Amino acid sequence: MTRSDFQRVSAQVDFPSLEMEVLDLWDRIDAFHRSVAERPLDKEYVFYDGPPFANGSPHYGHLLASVVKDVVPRYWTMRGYRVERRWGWDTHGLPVEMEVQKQLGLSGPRDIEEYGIDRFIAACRALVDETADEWEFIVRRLGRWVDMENDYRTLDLTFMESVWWVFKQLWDQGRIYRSVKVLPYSWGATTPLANFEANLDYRDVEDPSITVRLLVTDPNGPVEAGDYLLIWTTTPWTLPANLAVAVGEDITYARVAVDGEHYWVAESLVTTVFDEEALVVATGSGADLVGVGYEPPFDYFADKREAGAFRVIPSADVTTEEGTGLVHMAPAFGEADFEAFQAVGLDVLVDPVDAQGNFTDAVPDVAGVNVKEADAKLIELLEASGKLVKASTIVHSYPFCYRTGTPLIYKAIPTWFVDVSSMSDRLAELNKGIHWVPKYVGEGRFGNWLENARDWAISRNRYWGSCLPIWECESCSHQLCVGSIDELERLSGVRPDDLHKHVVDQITIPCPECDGTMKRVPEVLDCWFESGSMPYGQIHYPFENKERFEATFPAQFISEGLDQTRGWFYTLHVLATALFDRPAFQNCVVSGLILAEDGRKMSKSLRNYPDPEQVFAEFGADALRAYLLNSPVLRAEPIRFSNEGIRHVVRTVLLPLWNTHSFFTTYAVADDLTLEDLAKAPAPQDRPLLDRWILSVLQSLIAAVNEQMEGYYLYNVIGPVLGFIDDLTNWYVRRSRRRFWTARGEDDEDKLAAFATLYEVLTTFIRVLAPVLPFITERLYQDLVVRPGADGPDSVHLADFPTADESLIDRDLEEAIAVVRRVVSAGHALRKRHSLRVRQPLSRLTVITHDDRAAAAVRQHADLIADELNVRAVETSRDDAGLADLSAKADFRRLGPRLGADVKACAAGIAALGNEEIARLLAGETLEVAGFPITAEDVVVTRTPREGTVVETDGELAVALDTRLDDDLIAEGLARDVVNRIQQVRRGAGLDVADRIRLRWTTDDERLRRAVERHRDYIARETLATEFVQADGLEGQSVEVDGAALVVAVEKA
RNA sequence: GGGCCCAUAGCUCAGUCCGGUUAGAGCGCAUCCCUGAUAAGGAUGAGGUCCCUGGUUCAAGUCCAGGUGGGCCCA
Repeated sequence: MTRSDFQRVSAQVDFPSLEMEVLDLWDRIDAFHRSVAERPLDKEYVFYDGPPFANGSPHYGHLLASVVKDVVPRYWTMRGYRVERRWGWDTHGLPVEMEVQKQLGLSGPRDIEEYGIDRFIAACRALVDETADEWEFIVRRLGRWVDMENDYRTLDLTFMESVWWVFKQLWDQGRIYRSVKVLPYSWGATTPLANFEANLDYRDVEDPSITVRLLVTDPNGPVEAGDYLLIWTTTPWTLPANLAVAVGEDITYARVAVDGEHYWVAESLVTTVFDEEALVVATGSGADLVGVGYEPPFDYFADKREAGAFRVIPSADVTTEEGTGLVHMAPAFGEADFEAFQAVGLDVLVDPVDAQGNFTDAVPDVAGVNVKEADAKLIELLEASGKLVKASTIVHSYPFCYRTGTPLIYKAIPTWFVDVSSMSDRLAELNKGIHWVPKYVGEGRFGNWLENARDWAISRNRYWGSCLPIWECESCSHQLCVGSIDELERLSGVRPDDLHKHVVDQITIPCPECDGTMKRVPEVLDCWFESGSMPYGQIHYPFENKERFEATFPAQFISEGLDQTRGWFYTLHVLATALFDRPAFQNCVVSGLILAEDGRKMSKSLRNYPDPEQVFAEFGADALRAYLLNSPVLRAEPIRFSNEGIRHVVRTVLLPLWNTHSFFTTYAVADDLTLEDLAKAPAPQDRPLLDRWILSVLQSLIAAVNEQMEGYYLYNVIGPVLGFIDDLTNWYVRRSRRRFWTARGEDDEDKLAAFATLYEVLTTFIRVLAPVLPFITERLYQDLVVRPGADGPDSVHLADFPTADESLIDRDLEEAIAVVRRVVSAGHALRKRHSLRVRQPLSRLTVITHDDRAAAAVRQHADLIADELNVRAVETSRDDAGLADLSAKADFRRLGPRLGADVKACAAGIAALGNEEIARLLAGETLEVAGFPITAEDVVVTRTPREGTVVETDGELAVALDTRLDDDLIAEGLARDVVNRIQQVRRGAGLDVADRIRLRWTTDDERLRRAVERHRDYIARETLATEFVQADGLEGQSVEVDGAALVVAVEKA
């Protein structure tokens, strides 16, 4: 039984099951709750959770967001801050309504109102509740610590009341107004649709394609009275609402003479529009045509001429790709039309179509007729009036209502807006105080958007959402805005316990201006309005938590995907600017899009990506987290998600770390090492060089990681960590291995220094990694640090994040070891190139360099190099002694600025220098090259091995091996081979690393026999043989050593 | 159509802010080493019109302009 304080940990590991155990541990010790509660109340770090939609399953985009939203708060928690993390649910919105409609078989507002708005809203609420469990499972499995009990939901009464308060602030500022917006509209469902809904069902259909001539009544520029403007449309039903004709100001138009009449069309379309030979008699730019008045296709709204209708206006959207280059404008039925009117300040609009898609009495010829069915009659009328020039049909792609299958039209819908454009300067100004990662998102994408901010359409003609708190008088149209439940009760006498549509629509208010009744306007709020209100809504500000809010606004950190630039980031910023003249967040990490491995979007139907649960089961959450962090996705660029990438993280980060852990515990147990022993180790500055080196490298890493984390450059964290793992495993542990298995009493101080160093490195390193890899670090922490009854935190996540201890950083030492590793690498290359196996000792290695610091480093660490490369002596020399050729190249960085254009001639001269001249430069002489004085500083010298020498070069370094062998060296080489073979036999016999053996051997090869006898003590020591007997005629295992046969028999002592 | 971003080895990506003449890493591939971390580890090697065109400069993967292809958001 070991008396060590450590338990041996197997090198084999199953990360997913390790993680499940850690999850249970966290539950057991209430780790998350305590990680918040144990930090001081007066040192808060504020994080806002961007609410995900509460319907639908979590996908990798959510997982990515969750990783970022976990790593950063964990980091700041360990830095000593109190970081509350409240989960947010975005519960309202169209996607939920659509899902419920599908489940209930309802196809739009008419159905919903028949079904009952109260029942519909209840169904939406039920759906939202359903999805919570799935989220909870996956968020927990990912290791994200977030408080889902103390969550906030946009459907909560308190949240909705705060939304009203926010709205009322804007109302009182005069920022809310009602106008119209042209939206895709389904007369089948009698509702406007969202843009993405309008894209759901495009069909190829045959529609009319007509060209109409409009008589010019008010000439201008080259356009004469009596000329005709030619327009083209595929929607004749919009012609009664025509109010203008648009031209492109930079487009050239032609006046074409046909049959004695004159027509205006875009010059480039003349041959397309007129089949016969057309005669162009004049041209003019679009700008020349602006202002021309004309006779409208129908005269139903002739009175609108006084308001500025029936004139040619400019529009940037006009193209000459189809039609005539003159575009018929019906602002009620086209978004571009409407905007063109706004752009020229033309405030006139007619909409003779009712909610069912039928013409109103305003157009008596087709009153009551559906717009699409009215086309034929309208074309007839045009023909009768002589305005129709051409009529045919066209097959094109046209949107249909994905619910009712009726054609969609665009239609002006009364809509509520927030005036944002007037505050765009302030938005841009405040944005400058926000730290965006990556920077360009804030400056470019977001900044540009703010500078051209347009007014925000905030109303939706739907049901499941916060209601606009505006009441309007049925008789005098007086409006008032309600900012709280109290206020509503005061005004109406009713105190609702729910603010959803089915409740508040029943509440009326007596009009203060007349004796009429005020009713709430029917719209609900865009759910982005609620997202942007979350800083206030989540704590029911200002009705509660006034002080709390002031202490925690704005957030220090938020994070979402790039698609939120114009979503959540924007609405948070607009509302905070309008309400508080401050940004809502100080640091924002923006992530990119996760694509499938094939570079396409992840798609359920294509099945081109692995199920998250499978990834957790195969690799675990730590691997997924590190993979995502180390990818371009945190620079807001797209990532191609691949299992290979995750596997790579397991191999380069998790396994080496685990192997080191296993290595430490294996030898700690073998040595009966206790924490008391570790306390007796020499102080760090008194330890051997290698220990001081890795401790220095560790502190440098800590400094680097803190710098990156403080700047929110998460993508720069894994890189340095990988470098450290390489230093630790491939140099420190490998070079120190023997020190760990020194027997007690032999060199206790050195051994304890090694154990203590590795222990300190591991226990510090896991704290550096804890925010990124919360599971494996916790497991190591439990194994290495937590002891029953001991002081200190009982989870790594309750511990403090390390800060760099400058006193342990020795940059000279780090540089020296870097030189050593270069020399060793060159030495290995040399052995390989000349087939000199490492087990064969050589007498001497010479490092040739003129760099005194490098030479000093080599001399200082000669033992290390000698051992690593298995040479008896390591020397340095400044003398190339015919081993290598020197060549020099101009150092352009120095010479370029000094010589300017002459640098070329000088560089050529330098390149032509010979060995002898370069040697003189290196010796300190100044040479004149192409008329310029040149010193060793001005050139870069490289060495090339000369033919026939055993030399390897690395820039200005050269490494030479003396390859002469004598009997002594050969015998030692054989002895090392023998050790190697016996170790293989030991392993084959399944012996443990610490088992002692009885060893018998024999060989017929005289040379080998002598070598073994000569080095018997060494071989016995290396193989832990307590008996070492030559036994002639031995029946054992035969192994091959340098061509000879050695027979050995091994048994456990 | 507009804004932003991306394009470097067979693949995934650094390097571009701040220009310097031999452009790096990992994966994969090939050859080999080690064997007291071993279902691990390591070394070496092959592999590049730095998307194209033009410009600035003594010097461009890097800066500028224009294009091509792709992505995201908006229309």
